[in-house]
Amino acid sequence: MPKQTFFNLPDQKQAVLLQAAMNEFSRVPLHDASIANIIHEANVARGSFYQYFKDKEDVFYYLLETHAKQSQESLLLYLRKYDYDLFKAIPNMFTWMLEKFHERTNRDFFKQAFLHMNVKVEQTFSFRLRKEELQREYKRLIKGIDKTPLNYDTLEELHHIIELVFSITMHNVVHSFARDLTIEQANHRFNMQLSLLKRGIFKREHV
Amino acid sequence: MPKQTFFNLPDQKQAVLLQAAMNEFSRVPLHDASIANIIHEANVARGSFYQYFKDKEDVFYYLLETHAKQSQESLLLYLRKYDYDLFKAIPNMFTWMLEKFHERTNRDFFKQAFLHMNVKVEQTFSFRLRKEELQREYKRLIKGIDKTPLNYDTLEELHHIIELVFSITMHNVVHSFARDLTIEQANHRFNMQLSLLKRGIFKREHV
DNA sequence: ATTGACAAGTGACGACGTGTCATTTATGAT
DNA sequence: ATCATAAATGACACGTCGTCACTTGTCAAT
Repeated sequence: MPKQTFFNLPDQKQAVLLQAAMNEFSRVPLHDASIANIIHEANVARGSFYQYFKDKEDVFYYLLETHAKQSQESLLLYLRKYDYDLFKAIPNMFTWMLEKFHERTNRDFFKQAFLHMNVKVEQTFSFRLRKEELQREYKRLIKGIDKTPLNYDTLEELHHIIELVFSITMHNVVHSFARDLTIEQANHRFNMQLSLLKRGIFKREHV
Repeated sequence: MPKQTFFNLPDQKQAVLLQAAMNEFSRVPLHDASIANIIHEANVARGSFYQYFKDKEDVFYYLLETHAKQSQESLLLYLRKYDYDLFKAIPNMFTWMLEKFHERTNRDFFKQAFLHMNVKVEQTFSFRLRKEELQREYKRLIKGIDKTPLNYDTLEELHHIIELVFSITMHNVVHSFARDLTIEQANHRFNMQLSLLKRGIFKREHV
């Protein structure tokens, strides 16, 4: 999280800083990004950068979290729209994410982020976080969704169902960048995998 | 891939170099690893390192590939043992990997590798590679496995089934490190997710 | 045993990157 | 107008990377 000093800045200057960071993170992966480039483009001194952020990870994950939150909100939106049917909401969220991530201004940033994804990046995008705030979100999700179509016995199995769905979703987002898929191709893949998951990959008599 | 110069070295010296690299990569993630530490421990000059390897990524992925190949071989082994039943072989491979990755001498190395995993690390461990050699392996796998229990119509669906299985496998390996699970806990999680995938997460009448 | 050609080994060096800190400048309350 | 506090600054110490001109080792041919 950026320091208070950053949030005290006039909005205009905040925006310039974030845009400069975004540009740099769009150019190269996080570890190769250079603070020198960011401060040069934003026209601030090196020392100032460290007044605002702990380091480059700080501003990177701040940018990422902003987008992650929007993705989660889009899920909640679609859930409400489709009577809490998770499997109607999820493909809609997936498309929403793809469209957002592939926008001209975002594309390279997300490409760098996802192709050099690590556990922390993944968790930023997932509901499964230790932070109490998101734990609450997760519990609300579990409580809210329509469970009638789901095939599970224990609560533990339900958790695993959710985890499977989200992990397949993220995997497909990453894949869309790794293989440079069009939104249509990515949707096709994702829906196929989701329907395989729904109906099961084993014939009835073999389970 | 290391340069020929490296392979011309006496085995002893190769081993010392690789061990030094392994130690450094066990200490910190790839990007923070320092060549200085490696050459210091291995007692070679800086210039020598660059005679042997293109850069630190070179030696890192060489180490990783060595282990990845062994994992793939263990899968083939179990396939043969269980009459090419993929779903008997896969959980065995999973346990085999866990045991190997959690060995004292390997644990930290794999932890760093998996917690800072990117697409390249993942692909190193997956059959889905562009390299012809492994494409061949993948085709042999597709051809070899017993498909009688599997519930699919098109070849495309079969590919997705395989992809789902491998992606869930890798996800669980990473998870075992991210959450510091015991081998038993990780096996439990994995088997549960696999059986959910097999039988499907939707009730029959809702698919 | 000597030569000579090629392969391997070396470490100093330039370029660049990070995070800090003493100092300067701005701000806002009294 | 004064002063305390917050913000801004850029030079600096330290570390890392990859290169290159040079030295050392190896081995086949004479």
